Amino acid sequence: MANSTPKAAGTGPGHRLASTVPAHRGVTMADVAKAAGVSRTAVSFVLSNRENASISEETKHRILETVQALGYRPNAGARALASQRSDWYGIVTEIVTAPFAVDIIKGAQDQAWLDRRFLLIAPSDQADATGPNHGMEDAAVEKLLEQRVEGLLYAATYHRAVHVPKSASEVPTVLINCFDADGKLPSIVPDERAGGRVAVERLLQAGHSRIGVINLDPDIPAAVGRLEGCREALAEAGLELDPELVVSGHATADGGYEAACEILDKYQAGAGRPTALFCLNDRMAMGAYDAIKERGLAIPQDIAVIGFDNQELIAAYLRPKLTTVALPFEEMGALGVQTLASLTAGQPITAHQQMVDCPLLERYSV
Amino acid sequence: MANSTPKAAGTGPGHRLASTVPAHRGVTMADVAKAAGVSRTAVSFVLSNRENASISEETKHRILETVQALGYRPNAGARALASQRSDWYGIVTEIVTAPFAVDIIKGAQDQAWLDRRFLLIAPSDQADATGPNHGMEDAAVEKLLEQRVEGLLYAATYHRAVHVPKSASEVPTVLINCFDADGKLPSIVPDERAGGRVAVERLLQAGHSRIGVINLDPDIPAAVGRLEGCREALAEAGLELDPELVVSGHATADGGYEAACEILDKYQAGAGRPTALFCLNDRMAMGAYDAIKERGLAIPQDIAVIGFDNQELIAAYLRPKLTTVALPFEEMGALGVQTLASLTAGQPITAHQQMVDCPLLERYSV
DNA sequence: CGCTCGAGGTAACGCGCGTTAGTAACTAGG
DNA sequence: CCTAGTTACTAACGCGCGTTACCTCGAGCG
Repeated sequence: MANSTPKAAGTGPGHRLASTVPAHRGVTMADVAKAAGVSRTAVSFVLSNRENASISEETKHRILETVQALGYRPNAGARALASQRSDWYGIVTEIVTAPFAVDIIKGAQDQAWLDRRFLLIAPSDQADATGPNHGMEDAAVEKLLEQRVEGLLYAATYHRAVHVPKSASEVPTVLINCFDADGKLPSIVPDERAGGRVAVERLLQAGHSRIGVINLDPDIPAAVGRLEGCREALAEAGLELDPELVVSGHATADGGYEAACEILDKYQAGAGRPTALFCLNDRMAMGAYDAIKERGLAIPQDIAVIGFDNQELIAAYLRPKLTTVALPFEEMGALGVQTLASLTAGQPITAHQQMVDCPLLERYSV
Repeated sequence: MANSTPKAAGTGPGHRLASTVPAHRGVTMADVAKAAGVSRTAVSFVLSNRENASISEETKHRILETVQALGYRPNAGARALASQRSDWYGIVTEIVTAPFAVDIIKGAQDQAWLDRRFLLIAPSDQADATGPNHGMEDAAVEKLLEQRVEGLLYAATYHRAVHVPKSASEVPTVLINCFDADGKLPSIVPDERAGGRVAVERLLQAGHSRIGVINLDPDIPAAVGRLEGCREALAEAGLELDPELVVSGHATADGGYEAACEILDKYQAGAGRPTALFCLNDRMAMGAYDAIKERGLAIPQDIAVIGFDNQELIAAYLRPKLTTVALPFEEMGALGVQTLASLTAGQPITAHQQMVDCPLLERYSV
């Protein structure tokens, strides 16, 4: 045979924990070939379903049976090495456990699975008390590149501008729920404006014309977009947003509570008090619920509430369940993978920045 | 000083042809060797820091500089192929996006990162309406084995017995937050009993002696353990659990609301009505809050509430914030990886089933 | 009868790396 | 001068696979 020294491992096995190797270890294509009485090439051809290779039906059948019998399992690493393609994408995201990142990952994961690709998930920063830990983020990208990922996804937990490690540029990269300050990389973001619009349209449709807004930090993209959409919807109905009715608060339940108190206590019922509250996120809506209930008011009879984000644990468990606008995390994740697939295939992408719709989720608070 | 790569040298500045092929593509150890005027073996020895290999300090230095200059990055796949170890663990878990699974993944991820290992995450079943999709689960394990993971983690979203795909046995496997019916595989589960105990001890310590319990489905391990712990704590205080005060409900906010109503309306204040509620999960506590508030009672002044699970979005945002017992998901994930590391290293593991403490999280509802 | 052609394969190279078994030069000891 | 023992390396094999170039054999054809 070609291997003039098949016993090269003369030192013998067992130098390191070889004892515990699973029985399966070592069923290779060569084993299959020998057992089936054909060449390794033939096995490879059959398994990769080559068109122009001529293998008789009978041989093919025999090979496939042998594969089954021996329990052969291809070695993805070896295949990647030989074929120069890994079928892996990497995704790096701050704090893997953040409630939102998860849904992005899920969307991406599922889409990748459909495309028969693997998603390597790397934590970026650990969110030390000191703030983002960019050293770790760079290391994560580095590690992913060592795995020879064919593309990178970079996801943020809230919509904002980010700074992407520069080694990421060595491979196609798509940003999800964020965009890079330089505007170089393709990105996928929620259509905040349309989301704000649909929320307020819903309130208008329910007959509300005086709407209070519990705002986020006014500088972040989410607040800017949602508020803009809100204004648009009002404008179309011939209304204007009363600045008196817009209160910013800390993006928590407590912040929402305080903001709601401020709005509610500013006016008497019927004398300018809003009949609906648009809370720019669900956590604040949660606090607003308390403020409203404390005042003996009923949702939605006395005051309607609409949220944003669709944080399941909140929106679906508040009483009454919260009508809210959902952030399309899974869709963005899936679209990210699709975009990456186009890029790695060398196809042009449709748009530099893709916006994904934020659907309204009707529940019972309007 | 660690960031000593400002030059990105070699290719020269502004020479980025990033548009087509990543410039990096194809810098191999052989390239480094040639550029440094040494053999590939020498490079390998230096990079893997071999003890017994003798390379002069000067040569070593030159090699390392060349590595930097060329931007060499090891190819993890090739390394795995040659060294027969991948440094990968696989984790399969139902519904990656489930709020709990995430924390397990995070714990495992972080620990794996510390151990310089990679975690390949595979979705198991898609939770179709038809129930668990075991076909997909098997496929996931299969895919992971193709990647030659050295070990498998199998995580469930809630503590229960599971059925593990049999191909998983080809490689060391550790179960997290679940256990296999056959009792063959090592597992890591929360110590529900101790958790129930600590919760009730806290209530007793606050002076409550008549405690209502909002129970889960009485058959699941969580309910069994937590209730047992509850009884133990009461017994130590010379008390007994009044069966009248134990009400099972659906594991949702609505279920908790109804159960709380039942308990609260059964007695008059002071005439047997409990002064504290032990809710076996936070979602039900959320419903209980509403029931209590509806009756004009204050938490914790009139009625103390303690939960279980520490679902951040609920417990930390309820008003008042909920005192609860945390499920140690991250710890279990980390411990899973550690256990796996022992197993793959051939070391014996300490115990077949490891129980992890559920710490009490003091907030303001007791 | 000589030639081509296609069907049904196989030998052999290389992917990038870890690793073992050398080799060459230069002491140190006898 | 001869051997043994360093130090500083290098040649070459094999990991499991994709892939290209070849090879053999029988049928068809002018």
